Amino acid sequence: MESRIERICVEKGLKMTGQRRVIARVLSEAIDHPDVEELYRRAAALDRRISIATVYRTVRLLEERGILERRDFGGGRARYEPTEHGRHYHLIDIDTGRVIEFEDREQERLMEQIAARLGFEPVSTRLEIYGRRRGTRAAPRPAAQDEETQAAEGLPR
Amino acid sequence: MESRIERICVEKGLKMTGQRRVIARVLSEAIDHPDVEELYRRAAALDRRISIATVYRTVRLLEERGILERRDFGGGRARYEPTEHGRHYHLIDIDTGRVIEFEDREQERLMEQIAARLGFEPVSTRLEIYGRRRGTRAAPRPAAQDEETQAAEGLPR
DNA sequence: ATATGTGCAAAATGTTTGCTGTACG
DNA sequence: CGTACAGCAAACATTTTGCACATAT
Repeated sequence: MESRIERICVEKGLKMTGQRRVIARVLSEAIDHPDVEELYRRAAALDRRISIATVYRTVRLLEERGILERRDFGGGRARYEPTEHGRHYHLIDIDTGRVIEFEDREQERLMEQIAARLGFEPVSTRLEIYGRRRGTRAAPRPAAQDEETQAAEGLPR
Repeated sequence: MESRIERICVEKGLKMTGQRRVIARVLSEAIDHPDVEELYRRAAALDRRISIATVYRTVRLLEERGILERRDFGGGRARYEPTEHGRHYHLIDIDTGRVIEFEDREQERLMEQIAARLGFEPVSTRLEIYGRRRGTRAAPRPAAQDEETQAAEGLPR
């Protein structure tokens, strides 16, 4: 069956190989913000004949085509999510690495206004709040290695 | 003479070596958002006895102490600027890599409100608008290599 | 059929670290 | 003086790439 991202790829005239189909499916089903390593892990679980180089090449291609957006929440690895034209932003819990998404029309309006004032046309925007859960003492981070990948699971979208 | 950042370091009880003094001075005088490589170049121009490892160690230390903030505007390298407690945000010209700073009390207020609504205390925030100068055709990027470093010079602060 | 994509392993980046000698407080 | 820092080069982590082969259109 054709995944949402695969459909978009086809519409944009991309050549769909088996590997790309699998990666597109993984991306379509992701509710978090996986990094390339994680995408590779999920894709390889569905089809072993996928190399990490292909994942890198594919996300780069899809980003160039505007299908994906690259995010960087710190931690050295790029993370990806499907482009959504109703924009949403991120709040990152600095103690756990958990990422919470939110929307805000007001922010969006303000950003457009600011860009216009400076003579620019906004193409994409980033708004991130790094914060601590209310009433939490400044705490040592719990996990470490894949804290950001793992912590972002099962979040409301 | 003691640079602004050096003074802050001393206040925070950091041991000031010759190298740190030079790096602090370079940072104090920077009006752009240099990456580590660029900081190293500027520091080495003042005093040859500085290694890039020291620059990395120093910016990391200063970031941990809240004296510097790390930014990532894409392009794979971390960039640094002195922490300013009156927050400011960035608009990045996607055609040239130029970075324009701006402030907006309204945005700040909104972000605090949103964090509060989600039960969080904001610790730091990022707001970036990637945009294109009005009336510019989607253009191929001009330079390439150090476009971001070089383009950010001479901007209003 | 042909242009494009893929795997693999090697290279290129950007950043961190172990070790030994040096210098600040 | 002792502890923390600096230089160097090697180690690391992530991402990109050259080349020969495979595959979609």
